[in-house]
Amino acid sequence: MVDEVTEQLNRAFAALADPTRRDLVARLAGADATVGELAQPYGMSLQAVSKHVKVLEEAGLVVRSKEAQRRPVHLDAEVFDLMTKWIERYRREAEQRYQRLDAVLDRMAVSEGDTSEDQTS
Amino acid sequence: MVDEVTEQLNRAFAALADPTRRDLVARLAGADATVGELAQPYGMSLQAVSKHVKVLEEAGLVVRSKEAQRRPVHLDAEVFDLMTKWIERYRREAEQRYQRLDAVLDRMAVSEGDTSEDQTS
DNA sequence: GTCATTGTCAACCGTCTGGTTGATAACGCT
DNA sequence: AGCGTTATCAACCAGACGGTTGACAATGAC
Repeated sequence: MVDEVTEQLNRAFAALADPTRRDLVARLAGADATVGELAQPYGMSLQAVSKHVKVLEEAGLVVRSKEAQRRPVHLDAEVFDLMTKWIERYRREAEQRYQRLDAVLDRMAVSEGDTSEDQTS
Repeated sequence: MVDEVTEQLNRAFAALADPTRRDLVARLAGADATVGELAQPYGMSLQAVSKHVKVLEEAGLVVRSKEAQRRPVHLDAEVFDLMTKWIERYRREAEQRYQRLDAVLDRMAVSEGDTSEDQTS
């Protein structure tokens, strides 16, 4: 295995990059639904929606429970955690760095007359 | 315009679906860097990395300031907010619904002796 | 001016993606 | 058993994606 979390994130971000799939997620957040119900509002074949659901499923964002010939689709929020944690981590780092930059600029303002060029960092 | 936020999210999620680009973001969270510096660790041409940076830029995740012939790349955390807000909204909805389901199951457990089959919901 | 450095642009290539249509499977109903 | 409903599978297609190589633009250094 190359890295399970990496592949999970690949699939999850890719899944949510499609607006139709984000809309599916949005609707499934409100209530479970069958593929047929989900397909209703879009000008798109049932097969296309079925494929979208499959992508969401492989990304772990959704589970399908087999119930007769219907397969109600249910949103599984767990992978969302993984995504928000990844995003938040780097957002926070970047913000902290931004604030450190502010501090540096403040210090530079104090020792303003320093025109030597030897700090390459 | 079809919907600016939608397109923004399309680009942002798609950008982060690639592990190389997530790694770029991770490194840029620590410090700004030039395309050349960024390209170092990967077994990949400079042009390929340049393309990745371009994708990140068009997703609004990164800005490039022109400074001589170098173009230091800087992480812009703002779009991250949009993504986390989107994710968190539906995660929360789904969780609330999950808890309502629990409540329903509790009520069903109370009226347990009811063996009539007519509630189809 | 000439040269080295840094990076982008353009064309190409194989693969993945998002859609289509047609056939088929699985189940409930009568 | 036969039919209708629900959904998946398979083949196909156009376009996007991630990489390559080669040419070129822009700037700093000599």
